[in-house]
Amino acid sequence: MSRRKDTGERISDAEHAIMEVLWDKNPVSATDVCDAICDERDWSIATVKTLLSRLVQKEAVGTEPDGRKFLYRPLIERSDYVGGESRRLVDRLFGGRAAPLFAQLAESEALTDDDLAEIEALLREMRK
Amino acid sequence: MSRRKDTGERISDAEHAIMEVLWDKNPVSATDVCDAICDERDWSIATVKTLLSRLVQKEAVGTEPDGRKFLYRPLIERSDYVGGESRRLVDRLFGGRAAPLFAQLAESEALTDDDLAEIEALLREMRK
DNA sequence: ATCGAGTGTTTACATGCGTAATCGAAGTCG
DNA sequence: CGACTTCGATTACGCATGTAAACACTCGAT
Repeated sequence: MSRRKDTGERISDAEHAIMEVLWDKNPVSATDVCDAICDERDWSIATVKTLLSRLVQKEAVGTEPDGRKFLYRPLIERSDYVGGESRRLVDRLFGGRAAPLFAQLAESEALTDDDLAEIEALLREMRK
Repeated sequence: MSRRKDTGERISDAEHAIMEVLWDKNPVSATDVCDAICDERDWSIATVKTLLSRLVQKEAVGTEPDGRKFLYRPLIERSDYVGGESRRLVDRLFGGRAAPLFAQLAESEALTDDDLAEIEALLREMRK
């Protein structure tokens, strides 16, 4: 599933933070977004507005009028974004092979016991 | 292992391409680097020089005089860089947990049979 | 001694990003 | 009706990046 509907437009780090909010609670106003992250990221409402417009330009976010204001909703799915970014990293750093990434994470102790258990479970799942 | 000796200076995409060359063949001149990638990336020697100086500024690359020219060598290890980038991605997109990344790769069919086999092997290794 | 080839250094410039202030239209309260 | 508040839209601005040309220096060949 999740066909590559990449608009080509890349989403920046700050923009991604906004996307996370939109993925979390779907149709929200700019103020809502600000309420959700302005504190955490120490942003002003102005910044949120700018980022939202850029995301709209990039067609990563859509708007629908709600009274006199707008409601924003993501136009791309989180799984698509996340999958794309993951693949990009694997391509760039590991020649497209996932195993070396896994090895790297293992070596740098980025894998908790829980992770290992889960991955084992997933492997068993897929083995079928 | 490999303690976070992050100089804070981030390495950009283009710069990373240069680093790959340096990691591949260790002490090389700017021209050598160009020979190695200028064609592939369609760069001019000037671009390579710029990127090299920026990397030197960022202390990711060191120089040693060789006759009238310089030889460049990486000051950071590939595994450190790769590990850092991997961790960044996992933190940013998967809340620091590696298992979801694995699941994502699996779901987006980015895992080949070979990958699975290798990962299984690694898991068995670690289990001990 | 001179001229050209090769090198590192400096300067350039468009685009993207982070961060925000300001502006203009449109309701809201008094 | 007029001041105040709210939004989205427009403009701003400095730093990073991609990409490279111009400059200065020096070695080797005429």
